[in-house]
Amino acid sequence: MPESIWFRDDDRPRRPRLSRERIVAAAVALLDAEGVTGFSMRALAARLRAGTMSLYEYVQSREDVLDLALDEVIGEVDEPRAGDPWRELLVRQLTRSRQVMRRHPWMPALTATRPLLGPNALARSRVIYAALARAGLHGPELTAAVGTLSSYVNGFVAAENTWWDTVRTPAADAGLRARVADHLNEHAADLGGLAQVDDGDFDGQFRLGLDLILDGIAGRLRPA
Amino acid sequence: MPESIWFRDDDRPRRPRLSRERIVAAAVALLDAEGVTGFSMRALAARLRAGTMSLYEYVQSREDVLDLALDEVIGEVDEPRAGDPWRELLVRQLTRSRQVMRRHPWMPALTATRPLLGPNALARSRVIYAALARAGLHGPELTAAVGTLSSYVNGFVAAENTWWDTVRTPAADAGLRARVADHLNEHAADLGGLAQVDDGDFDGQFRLGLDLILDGIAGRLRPA
DNA sequence: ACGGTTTTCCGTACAGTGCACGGAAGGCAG
DNA sequence: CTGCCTTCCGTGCACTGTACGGAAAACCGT
Repeated sequence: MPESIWFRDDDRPRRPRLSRERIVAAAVALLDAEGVTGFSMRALAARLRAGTMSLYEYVQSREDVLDLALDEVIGEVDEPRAGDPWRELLVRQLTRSRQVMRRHPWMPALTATRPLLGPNALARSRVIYAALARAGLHGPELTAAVGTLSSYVNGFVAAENTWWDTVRTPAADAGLRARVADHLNEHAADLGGLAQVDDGDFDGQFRLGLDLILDGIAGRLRPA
Repeated sequence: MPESIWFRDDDRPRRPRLSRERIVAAAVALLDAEGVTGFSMRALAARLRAGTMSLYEYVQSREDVLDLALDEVIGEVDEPRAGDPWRELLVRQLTRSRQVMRRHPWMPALTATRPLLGPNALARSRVIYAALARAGLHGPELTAAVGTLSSYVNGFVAAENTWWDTVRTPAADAGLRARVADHLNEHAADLGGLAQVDDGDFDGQFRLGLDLILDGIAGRLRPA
């Protein structure tokens, strides 16, 4: 009879071994729950019911954990369907990226300070490169287009998150809200007259900005 | 005879009074010198030859100082020349934004987590809004265009900075550099054949991506 | 089953952080 | 000089990342 995974012969409970994978998974969960400010090695170890220093057997530093957690969730963006035309493929892929970043709102803060060189990040980057290259973009224009698109997604979600976190939070003081209202009303005329302080339609806004960039790219494919 | 600013009657040195302005200026200097990780209230106070807790007479928290420092340097982007055509104005303004962000490489990390609602930030935002409105953009397309442009600048400089800080730094290990090389060489063909690991032409890249977006915007001005 | 080796675990300790509190020092009005 | 108010800041607390060295467990050849 095989020995139990959870109990040894003398019935003392045995916790599952620590591992890089378990640490990264717990880190993602912790970041989702507490945000990047609430993330600490002690809290992470507590979640795993382990001593703090045990983590360092599998991980080099706190920064290392953050790198790994980041690449882990980047992996949630799945592969594109083969055969999609380039524009549809990009819209799909980047929309999915945004969804993932909304699910893990700590991502933009990290991507802003780290190079995205984990395996999953490179894989996603490859997808974008390939799609644009297949569309007919090459050389500096190709790298510029790739950079523009990923910058856009990062920046958009970052702004979107800070909106929810700081302006649309119960703790937001009246002064802050008033300044936002003033700023919006100032451009009320340009915005179509009915600019309320209310939250914008982020989905539509995202798509609009994305189409703006994609239009610019499309214009480079067949030089007038 | 006016009394000295630096010494009082009994020759005991008198330091200039603390003030919000002096604190913010010192904060910017400290951030420039040590980066956001090296920024601490103790170090900031030391720079001002003051006790740590004295700062809190003028400032609410560390976060508050960072907000103030951020808006302070945003103010370094100067007013646009009146009368420029919209596209030229935007290129000028955003290029200047990038220069400022390069001078203060800690900016992208902060803008990714904070709402930009300081007076200087709002003033710059107004400029962009006005230019695009004058160009003929209105409603959701206007806000989308503004968001896209600022996202782009933030994202681009963030990527640019992490490149210099982590890849192009003496401390970068060989493994990291090798991965970057692999990734670049993978797309060597698409990139024009001669993709070396070397640093790209960031100025040109920035301008290329910017033009991409501006092309997209221009296309919305006169619906085909 | 046993001794030895290696891997995994983690308690302690240290230097650092942001900031609450309460008191000292300095400027000013009466 | 007395009171008052602003400015200054020393001390202390709870918390951080992680270096170090030892305990515990797992594995292995005999």
